[in-house]
Amino acid sequence: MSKVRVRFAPSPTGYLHVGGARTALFNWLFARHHGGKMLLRIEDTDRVRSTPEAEKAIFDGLRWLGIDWDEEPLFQFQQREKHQMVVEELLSSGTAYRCFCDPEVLAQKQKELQKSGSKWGYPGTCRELTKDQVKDKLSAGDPFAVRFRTTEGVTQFDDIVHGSIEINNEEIDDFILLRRNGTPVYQVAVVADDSDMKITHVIRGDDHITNTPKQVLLYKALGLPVPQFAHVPLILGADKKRLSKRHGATSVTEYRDKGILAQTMVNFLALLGWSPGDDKEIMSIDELIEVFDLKGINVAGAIFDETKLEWMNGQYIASFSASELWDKIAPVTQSYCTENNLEMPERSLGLQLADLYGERLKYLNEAPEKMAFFLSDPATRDEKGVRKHWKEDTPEQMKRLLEELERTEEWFEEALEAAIDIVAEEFNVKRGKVIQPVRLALTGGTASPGIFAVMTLLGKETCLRRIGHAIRNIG
RNA sequence: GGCGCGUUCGUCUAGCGGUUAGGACGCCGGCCUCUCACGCCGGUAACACGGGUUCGAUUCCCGUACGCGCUACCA
Repeated sequence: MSKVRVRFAPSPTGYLHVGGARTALFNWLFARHHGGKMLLRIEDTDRVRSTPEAEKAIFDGLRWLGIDWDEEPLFQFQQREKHQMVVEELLSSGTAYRCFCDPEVLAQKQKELQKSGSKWGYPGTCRELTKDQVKDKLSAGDPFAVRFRTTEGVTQFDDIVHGSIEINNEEIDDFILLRRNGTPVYQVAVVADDSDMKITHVIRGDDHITNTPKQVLLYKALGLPVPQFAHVPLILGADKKRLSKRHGATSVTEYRDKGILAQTMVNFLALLGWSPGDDKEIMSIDELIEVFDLKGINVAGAIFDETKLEWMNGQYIASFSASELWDKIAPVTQSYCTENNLEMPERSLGLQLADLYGERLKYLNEAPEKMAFFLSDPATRDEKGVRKHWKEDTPEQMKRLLEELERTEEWFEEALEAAIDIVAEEFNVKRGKVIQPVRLALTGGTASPGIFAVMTLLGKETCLRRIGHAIRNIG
């Protein structure tokens, strides 16, 4: 295969959502797999909707995911003159013609035709104007658009994902190339730019399938080589409708802000609509690059399943070492502490916390809340838990435990275990009966890491204080 | 409406003419256990429908239904 060159071509009209991110990812994986180039093109020809903020958001999203690009991004609007020249070329070769029809009249006709159920198509009014007629209108200053002269026949192209796709040219209207205001239309821009950028493989969303024949027609009319196409299925919302900003098209950075890891996102997105063909699920970026193949792309749309994303994120979090994890959760912990006026834990404590919570987190951002009782005495207590675990004889047991703990000099797990066992034995109950009230006292809740680890990290003074406080305040 | 593309467990998917239709998430049991989480074991659950082709169709072809997409002088 000749040098692979692919491109991701977003319009900067909003953030980078998961659909766009996946398209970018597929392009990137393909390029990296083949040692080719990944290019970026900003399709900013819609001057009204394009914003620099959106542009930045897209760059940020890509960078976060680790999707890098080669060469300088191309800004489509800056290519405008080239696009106009392409139209000129088409005009002089006769594959395009000037259309002097009034767009409003045309729109009116279209409306009528559609209402009556017949097929709409440009009636061809200006298709066969003679040179003189054109010259007259031109010198009269009549405004015009430029249309492509679609001829009879069938347009066919091979899609790597879908196989051969063909469409009867009757279905392709004499589409506009250049608007009355002189600006070239999208179809012209893509073809010209893809050609300029020497794109070998156009990997983009399914929604472009019906545009492709028009583009193929343009490539041929211009005598340009037609690139390979791979139309990837759309990512769907829970309602199976195309993901849009109205429903569920979440920005990738929103996931980042919730505490989804970039590698989770990449791994998950890669598996949405693509499969390596085996049962592998957790795959590193390098592995993905290694095995990625356009042939593995699915044909049907895929629903974005957040539950599985959560699971996968949990898997990655659990695979981290304590120091890796702490590095990831320290920032959120820091802001949590600042917000709540708490002291930020030292790294040494942080590492121990990370160790405790590695297998208990689905999102990075859950960390501060889950670890909150390590940062300050619990302000509230789980009422249901109290009712369930704080019985009449509990205060008595707790008082005994307090005594045992007070005399515990060496504050480490085994010693604490022994202390609790002594009390359990005295009252002839299972150790769990003693532990749950302790957990309530120490953490305010009914779920936490192992109680001995919690006590060890909390330290003697804090444990005694909280248990004492619970005895005095519960029941 | 027209055209295009699609349709395997609830979800993501494997399958590429002969399989007890496999895996993963979820869910439900169980084990582990001081709770939670992890882990482990087990279970639930799918080839949209109808015709062909074939000795044999989830797999190939054609219809139907349904879904999605496109149908702009947006991209």
